[in-house]
Amino acid sequence: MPNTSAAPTLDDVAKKAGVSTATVSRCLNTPDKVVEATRKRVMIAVDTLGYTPNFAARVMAAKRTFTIGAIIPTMENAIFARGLQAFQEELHARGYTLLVSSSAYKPEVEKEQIRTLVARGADGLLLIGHDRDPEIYEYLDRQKVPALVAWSFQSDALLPSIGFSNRDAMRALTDKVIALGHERIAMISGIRQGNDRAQQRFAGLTDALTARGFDVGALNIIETPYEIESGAEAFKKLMSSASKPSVVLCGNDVLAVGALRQAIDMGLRVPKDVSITGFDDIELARIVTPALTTVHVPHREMGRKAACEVVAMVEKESSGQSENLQTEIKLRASLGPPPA
Amino acid sequence: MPNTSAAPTLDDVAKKAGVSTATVSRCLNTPDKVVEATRKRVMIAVDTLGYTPNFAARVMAAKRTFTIGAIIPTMENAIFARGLQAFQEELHARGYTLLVSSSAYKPEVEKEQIRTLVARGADGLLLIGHDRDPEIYEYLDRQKVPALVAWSFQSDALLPSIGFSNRDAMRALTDKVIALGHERIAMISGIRQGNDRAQQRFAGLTDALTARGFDVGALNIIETPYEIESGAEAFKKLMSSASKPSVVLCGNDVLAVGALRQAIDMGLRVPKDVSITGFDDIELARIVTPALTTVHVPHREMGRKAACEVVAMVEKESSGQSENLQTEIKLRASLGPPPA
DNA sequence: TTGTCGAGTGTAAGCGCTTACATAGATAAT
DNA sequence: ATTATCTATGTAAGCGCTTACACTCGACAA
Repeated sequence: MPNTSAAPTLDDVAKKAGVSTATVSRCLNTPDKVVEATRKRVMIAVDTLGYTPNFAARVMAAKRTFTIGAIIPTMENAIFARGLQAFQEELHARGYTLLVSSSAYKPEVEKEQIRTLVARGADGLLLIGHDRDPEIYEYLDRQKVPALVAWSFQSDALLPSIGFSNRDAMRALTDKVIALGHERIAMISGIRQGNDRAQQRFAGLTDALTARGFDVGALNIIETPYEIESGAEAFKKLMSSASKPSVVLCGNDVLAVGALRQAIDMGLRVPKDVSITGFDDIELARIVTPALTTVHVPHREMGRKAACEVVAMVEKESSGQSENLQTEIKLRASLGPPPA
Repeated sequence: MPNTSAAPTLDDVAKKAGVSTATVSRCLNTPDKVVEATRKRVMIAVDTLGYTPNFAARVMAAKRTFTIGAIIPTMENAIFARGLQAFQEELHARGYTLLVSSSAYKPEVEKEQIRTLVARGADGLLLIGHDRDPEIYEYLDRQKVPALVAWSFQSDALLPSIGFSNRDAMRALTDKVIALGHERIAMISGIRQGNDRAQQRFAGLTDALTARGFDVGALNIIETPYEIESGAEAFKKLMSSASKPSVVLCGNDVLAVGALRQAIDMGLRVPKDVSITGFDDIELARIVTPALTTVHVPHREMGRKAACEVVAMVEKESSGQSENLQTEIKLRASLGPPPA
């Protein structure tokens, strides 16, 4: 009895066209291996039946999904949105689909997501940052799923990366700050545990400080989640400490915007009374008043290149080419000389 | 020969634990059907082997994907991010995975995305808004894929919806504006074509106007894409028109932020010279100076409830329960009385 | 004529799971 | 003691596709 109520299968098409399932499959995947007349007959059967190949069955048999998985720390703020959008566009142009999930900056969640994506047959993975349980790398290796890291460049890491040096960028920014005459420097950092971007940004700051002979031990630093509210609170705390800073460097724009907001609420003039800087150059940075001095990251370029590289790793079984992209310091109104 | 190089399969686990594949499967899917001792033995085998079930195989055998697809207009700004995050979290808690794609506010793109997601075996779909080609509804019906609408509530629509009344909310906001004494009212709307949220927000505005005896025909309205730049440009145009408005109601916060930015750049004081309002209450609304008067939408609640409902539709084959969530007007500094 | 070859097609073996059904042993009911 | 009833587990049949391999047949060379 022909399959009527459910979705038509390859078999139904084959019967209708009077050929074998193999021929139908070939018509769909490698049309040039089938002679014109047959192909036409098959295509008519496909159309009249309204046949759509079953994705899961195809995946099982072909062992390819044309799917790339990406796990980002969060969708909630715009930090990753632009890069991911570019990543997706490039992937789409190459016939791949993107599967996104977010880990909320939680290593265990990320671990689980990685497993889920691999189980779903992701042909390759995009991960953010290098710092994670080595077990994960073993797992990826065992499963033979190529993975690429973005938003962080590290030449000696286990996984290839398309990113930038968070450390160098932060150091350069700090140098600028110091050059303006600031001496009472504080930082609001993201949680560094399990987050190499945060670690590296902090390291860049201390690099600069050390190079100029500052006492790093005396540095006032608050570690807090990447949220506007947290940034605001941290700023409040910093400004009520004994050695009020003349500048607060923030781990990212989200924290900086929170700090800025709080400064305004406290009646402080930025940058006259206190300077604030961010990192990432998300849209927000230009919207706030005063506009945020920050580090511009080439998000779109990074996303696009990462897509190219992941696909290369999947298709050519290349082990992956790392690339260090250039960041740029965007000097805007939120940074000025220290108060006299 | 045991399977060594490739990823471990159910079979490998079964052999290792000395049970049948059926038992392993049961341990994973219905643990209570397996006796404690056996389950423990199996779980150890799973762990030592680092076994992860193969998604495609599971889908094929079970005819379920445990995947919900969502198509949102855009990832680029934060409008949908929070709701989607909550949606994803709830889905995850219930063992489902979320597949997201964005349509860039283009109906044809959305149509194609829907087909793609269905072909990939999405068990259910989340769509934004009600206004789309009826053909799509027929298709969904034929394929027997349940779909739910969010970000818009309409009791008489073809699809159930978890959302709020864009019309009522906008009307309430407009009432407040009028109550403050504003008479020269303008609007910057998103593109209404194919976007019922935009249509309803506009309708809410005219409702209020009509009720107070305003001449709706004379209303100055500009329709433009939901982007900061567009909002800025539209605002510029409005302020250079003959009848300069005393208040500009924007279709969403993104447009409003653009308008606000432009106002400041033009040297206008908000709300002293002109008032501006938004819609959505995204984070941005509280960050800008002055903070934006806007309509608060319970994004997280909406996302969470939508997830529950979609899952119910999928699992219980319920036809879907609509829910109208309450919005709330957030009065902030950007709205004041008209200039004297 | 015979043999070779290649193009076009068919056959059938999986891919890794779930699950209906079969089976065995234990327990309860008669 | 016997039978009915459960419970825990095993057996094996697919799910819908791809693809290695086998086969057929006409073109062409020897």
